[in-house]
Amino acid sequence: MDQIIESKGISHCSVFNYNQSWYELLTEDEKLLIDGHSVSLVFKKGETVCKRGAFASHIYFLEEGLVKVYLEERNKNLILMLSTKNNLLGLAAIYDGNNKLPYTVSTYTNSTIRMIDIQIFRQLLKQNSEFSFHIISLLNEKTAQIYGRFFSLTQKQLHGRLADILLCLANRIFKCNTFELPLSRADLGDLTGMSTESVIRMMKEFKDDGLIAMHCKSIELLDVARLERISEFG
Amino acid sequence: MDQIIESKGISHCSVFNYNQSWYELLTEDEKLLIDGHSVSLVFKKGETVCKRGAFASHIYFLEEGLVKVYLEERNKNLILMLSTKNNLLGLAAIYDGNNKLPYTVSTYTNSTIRMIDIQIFRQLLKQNSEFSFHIISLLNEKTAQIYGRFFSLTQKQLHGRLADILLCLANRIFKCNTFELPLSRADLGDLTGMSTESVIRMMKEFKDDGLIAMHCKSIELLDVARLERISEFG
DNA sequence: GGAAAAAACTGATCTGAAGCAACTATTTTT
DNA sequence: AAAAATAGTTGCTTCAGATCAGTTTTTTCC
Repeated sequence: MDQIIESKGISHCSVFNYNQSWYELLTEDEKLLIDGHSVSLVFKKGETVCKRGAFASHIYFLEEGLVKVYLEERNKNLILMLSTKNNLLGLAAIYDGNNKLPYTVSTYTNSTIRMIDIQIFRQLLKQNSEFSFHIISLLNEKTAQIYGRFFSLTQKQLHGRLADILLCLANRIFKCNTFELPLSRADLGDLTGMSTESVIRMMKEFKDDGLIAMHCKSIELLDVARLERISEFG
Repeated sequence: MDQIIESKGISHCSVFNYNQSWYELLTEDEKLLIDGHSVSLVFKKGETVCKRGAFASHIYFLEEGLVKVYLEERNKNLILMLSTKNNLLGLAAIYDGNNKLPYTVSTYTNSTIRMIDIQIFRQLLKQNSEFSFHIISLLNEKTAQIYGRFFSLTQKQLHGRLADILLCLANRIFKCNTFELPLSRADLGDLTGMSTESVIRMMKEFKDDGLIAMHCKSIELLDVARLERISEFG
């Protein structure tokens, strides 16, 4: 599936969903260390998990839920990616000098997040190279996706960007062509770099063209092939 | 310096220039391994070093020169970053499954590039965790910069984006407020996500406003403070 | 050193998409 | 259950910035 998307051009998807577990690469001792230095917390819908610019104290493992990872400045928002369960967040804060968070994370739905002490995490990275190699893989996979979105948002126009995000939601997040959208139109705007009004207009256009069906928050992709063509030609 | 830029908001710079050497983190044996499995090649101005989509066979270490790292599709180009000497390129290709290059690299000036066998590099990452931790730092620093550019290109308008790139060129690449630009106006367009004509118009406007001076390829920043304000308010 | 090609520039036109204002529907609050 | 607040929708207007078509300057290379 990924292969197919990949071969068509620059991937544009905004969600990251890696299955293989980093946890399994740890030794028993190391697992205990993580267990002993982490707590699992429940965040309510709409809560902020961490803020850009703050010192990073934890690595976040999303056990359940749906969150957005984004940049905010003045009234401008840019959603970098969405994340579903089984993802590590906050990895980007790990670097030699200051480890400040480069983005804000907040929840769309009630979410369970395991907060792992960042010092412990760093220590494990420094002592277990299989583990750190795997983290490098993770980071690179995320980066490749960001590149795709970067291209999408800067080089495509509204049709293409909306098609991109709809395909992404169906393929990557909900893994189904029919889904109940927990994001507002304004969030879709932040995700596609367009105004809320344009999101609405474009969605209506897609609906009128028979590409999608929608009733309020529920969306169904009717013509995936055509959406992919729109995504490709921008 | 970086601290100052950081504290003002989302960093927008497009060049990466890490000083601390990854090489020094290797053992003598490992250094020999790298030396024995790499060659240094000279690329002429304008040559392509590697293409997006190709299987990654090497990690590139830019010993001398200036290159662009970019995405191309149809006639649309997006420059992800510029890189000056002492930088590693192609790290993003390292991940577990397929290690295809996610971007194209080509030179602006004659450049000397050490090509390191990627299998050896992977091996070292897997056996030397101090080294791989350092590479994680590098990747994260690059990623933070990409985020800043992502924000700049999607949320700011032409003035802000051009100011961003001019400041970046002066601070990060040439480390001087007067420099001879080896990029064409079209490249500046690919870097700022604007048309060549708009680059020209905007530069003229900056010149008329006394922000910069320019004669052909030579550019001087006259009012850095005001450029920074323009960068900030987009 | 001169022709050809590429890059730089200019002005005029066109359009995609944002912004605004008003209105409706849906939640949330009390 | 009514009131308030938030989210969704629509039509109209405006404008930033692309595109086009043409001219000038600079660079390349026989």
